[in-house]
Amino acid sequence: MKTSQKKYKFAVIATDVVIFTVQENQLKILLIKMKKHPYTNYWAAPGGLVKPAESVDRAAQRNLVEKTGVRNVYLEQLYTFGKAERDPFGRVVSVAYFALIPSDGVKLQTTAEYGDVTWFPVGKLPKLAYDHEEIIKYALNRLKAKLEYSNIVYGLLPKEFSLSDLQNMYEIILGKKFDKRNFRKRILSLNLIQRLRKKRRGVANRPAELYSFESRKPRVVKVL
Amino acid sequence: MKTSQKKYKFAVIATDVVIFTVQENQLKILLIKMKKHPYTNYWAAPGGLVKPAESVDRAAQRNLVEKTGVRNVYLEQLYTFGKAERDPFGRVVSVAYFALIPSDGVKLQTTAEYGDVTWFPVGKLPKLAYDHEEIIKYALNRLKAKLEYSNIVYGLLPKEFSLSDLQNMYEIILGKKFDKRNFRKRILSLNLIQRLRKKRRGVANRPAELYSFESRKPRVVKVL
DNA sequence: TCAAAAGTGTTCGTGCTACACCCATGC
DNA sequence: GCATGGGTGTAGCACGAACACTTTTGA
Repeated sequence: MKTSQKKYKFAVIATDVVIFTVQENQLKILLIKMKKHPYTNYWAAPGGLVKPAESVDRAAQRNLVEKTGVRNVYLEQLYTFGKAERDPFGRVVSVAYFALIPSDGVKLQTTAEYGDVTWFPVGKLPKLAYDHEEIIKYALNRLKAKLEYSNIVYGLLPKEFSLSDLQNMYEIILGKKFDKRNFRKRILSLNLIQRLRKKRRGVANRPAELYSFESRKPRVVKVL
Repeated sequence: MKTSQKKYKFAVIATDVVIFTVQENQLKILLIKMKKHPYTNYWAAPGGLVKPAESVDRAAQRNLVEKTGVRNVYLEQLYTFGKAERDPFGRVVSVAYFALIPSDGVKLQTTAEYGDVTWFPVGKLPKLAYDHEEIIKYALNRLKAKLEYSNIVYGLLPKEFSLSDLQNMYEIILGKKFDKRNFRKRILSLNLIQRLRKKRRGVANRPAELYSFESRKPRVVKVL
């Protein structure tokens, strides 16, 4: 190790990922129960240190895969939290990310298996470790803002979905209702989604037309 | 130094600040000429390592003060650049910030003194070191976006300014013209600025009414 | 009196909002 | 046939866009 490195090496870099999904008409976040004092039985967004040869983005991805087993989901850097005293174990700077997981599950490996990895509705979060309350608030705001001016809802929806499903996502996350006819006109005029000419079967009501996203790449569009 | 720290200590944290100002009807960025190989005579946004007991935000502030002598200017975290190979000298993760300096100068200490610290118009940037081209592009996009939905122009304007000064800022940075009457109506309807009932004297034309910002705190507002 | 920038209203079109009823299916 | 969510059109209004001339000053 070179002197110049030794001289300045004092902060460790970690990533924390705020993982969102929608289940049972609620927006939820995946949290892990901590064991280490002083945060025993506090909960935290999954996180981990960045490895020597690994980019920060890649560390966040790895972190996500290790905790949930999901790949290829929406993942975006959020903000870097760098207060000197944010971690009682030492100087840790956290690069926070947020991830979106489709509401049809993509079967998470760890979810049901361990009691210490659980989805919490954003309205009923437990005691949070570190500055994770701040990080989660930040993530929520970003998510809400991005729904309005981008197409990233695709990250929360399954491949095929109805216009009502889509509208529901917006209503659940933004916490307000929209007029059905106006909402549909808006969305369809943006050319973000395409009709599949397929209907959802097996429901005790008129079957919904199914749609899919033209592209599952992030794009800025004024949606609302 | 504890073992757990030793084990993971491999990346150094730095901050880089993209400093904007408007001079001579051009948007400019402050850059520093580098000496170290392999970037001899390349230019870089001012940066520096984060000290042990210092928050990342504070490091960015310090960095800004040391390079320009200005305090209390608009400073916002931009994004964290964490590719493993971004710095040939070692593993350095950079938390990038951008700063806005009022167009009336706030007399920068270092600007004219050293030939190796210079304002460059964003359209005519020199060879840039590291990934600073990417960082600056990112900063530019953020700045443009934020002009549209926040009041942060205040960071670029002096305490007192005319509506034409304000419109000019928008035109210079966004690179398009606005209709004078519509622009004024828009701005005035937002209640972001107040008339000072004072006019600018000493110009060979009709003197402009002067205004100031109601508040110089960042606020999200749809401006355009 | 001239040059230069400041200041000021109205018209037109369009895009957002509000609103209620019929339809298709499974049970 | 009934309960459940799916699907559809229009009218009014508010807001954004386009547009040209008069005013005030210093030189």
